[in-house]
Amino acid sequence: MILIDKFSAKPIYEQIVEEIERLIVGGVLKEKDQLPSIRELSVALSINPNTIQKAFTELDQAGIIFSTRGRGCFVAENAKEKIRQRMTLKLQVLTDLARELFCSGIEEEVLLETVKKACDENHFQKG
Amino acid sequence: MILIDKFSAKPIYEQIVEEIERLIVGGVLKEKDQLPSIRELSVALSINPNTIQKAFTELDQAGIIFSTRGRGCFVAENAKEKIRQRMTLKLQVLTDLARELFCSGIEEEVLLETVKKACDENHFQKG
Amino acid sequence: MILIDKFSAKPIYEQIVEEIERLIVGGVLKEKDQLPSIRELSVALSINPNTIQKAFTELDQAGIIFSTRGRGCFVAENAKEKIRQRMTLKLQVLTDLARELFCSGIEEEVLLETVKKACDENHFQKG
Amino acid sequence: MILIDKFSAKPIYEQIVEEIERLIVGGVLKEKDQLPSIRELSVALSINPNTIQKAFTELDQAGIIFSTRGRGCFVAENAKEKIRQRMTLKLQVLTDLARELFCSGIEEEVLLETVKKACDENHFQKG
DNA sequence: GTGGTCTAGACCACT
DNA sequence: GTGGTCTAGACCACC
Repeated sequence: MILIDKFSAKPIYEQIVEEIERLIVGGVLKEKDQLPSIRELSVALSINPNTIQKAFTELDQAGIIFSTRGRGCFVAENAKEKIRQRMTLKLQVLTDLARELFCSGIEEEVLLETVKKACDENHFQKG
Repeated sequence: MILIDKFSAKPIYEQIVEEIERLIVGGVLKEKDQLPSIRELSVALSINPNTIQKAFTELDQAGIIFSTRGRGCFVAENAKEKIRQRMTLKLQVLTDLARELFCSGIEEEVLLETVKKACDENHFQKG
Repeated sequence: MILIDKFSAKPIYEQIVEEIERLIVGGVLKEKDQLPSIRELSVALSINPNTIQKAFTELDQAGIIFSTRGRGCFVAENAKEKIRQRMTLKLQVLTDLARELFCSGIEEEVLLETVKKACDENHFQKG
Repeated sequence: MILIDKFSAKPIYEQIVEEIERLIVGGVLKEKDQLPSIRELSVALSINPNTIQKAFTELDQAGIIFSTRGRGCFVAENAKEKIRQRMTLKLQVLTDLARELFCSGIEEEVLLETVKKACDENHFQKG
């Protein structure tokens, strides 16, 4: 269910965070569902437990999951809402990137077309 | 002419690269124009010469400027074209970011609107 | 009679300890009264027997209950007094927390008001 | 300037966070001031760099400091305000603790007196 | 020199 | 079994 590219420039722990967010947004993981244990994921993905731990800690601090010692990790109540809030922050990154590209000579139409294509490729995932 | 934000998350050498690209695209620096020397920039911006060097090396490798030992650095002949090529590569980053945001529940319209706004804010800079 | 929040950050065994203390202080459980058996509680609360055991052990060591092999656990003679003693220890925790908040810029009035409100909300429970 | 008790029940990284917050609130560290480097602190406190890193990461995520690779860590612009916000969250902990103590038979007056004493002991630190 | 990521392995508290 | 903290040591990107 969780796919990690160990050679990506994106840190592994960040990929894990995003994969779990994706599973929650996609409805695969629902509120109060228990997540796979850190050790379990660690084995399944052949990734060091500390790295999984780091990802879970970030999700916990963001209020997307909550962890309890001895019991496990669970999807928090307003997880989807929290994820959307975090994403809204990332819109600023999109703004910055678009501005840079535009200022460097890429036409607005090209940018809009690029975004549209990115969305359409994944349209099936949203419904 | 070159503005650097030392507190930005973006690496300084990358900011320098982008600033110079901006000056070339904007026509301030034309083909075969000489760039300010590394020492000069280093003092003017109070930035470590190695950092400037790294930026120049990147521009050189991309074929946007060329360096001649002892005489300095100059804008390459097809600089603008080369810059556009590099930008096209960055479109892939835009694609990835847009896809992630879309998959996490941000509507396509919001994304397009964000890009459009980013472009319009800088419209005057392009003409 | 005993309510446990399995999703609370507070360890379950600690919740059990506090719930039993509450029942004793509130007079529901009187001196020499027999406590429900570990197995019984385990089933009723769907909690691991080891966890109940741990809570009982703690109460036993504090002299609040006493266990007799084969017959069960009973409220000790000076249970209420012992509970008050334990609580006094927790006042140190209150001191530390208050000090930290105060040193970080929260006004003394705000702290006092917070404590007062916490007490008043539960006033009915005390009488 | 930073004091750590390695035998405290409170995690080391959390102590570091609180010590730095204290230095900022106390005015010893001002906005945009550079913090001691991770390795430096690591040596000075004989604590593993990863532990310092964890503390800094938490402060960074909370917007109290910002870290940039190769340059160092700096106090963020609204650091004091951010710290106060975090403290306000901790008032909930105070509420919970006060309620528990009150429900277990500690008189409201004793609680208020305890808080007052904790504040007065540190009064000089605030002015 | 700086911070950031990752691995490996130990130990602890909780269920 | 679960999660949480800490150490040690490696490697990378940036200045």
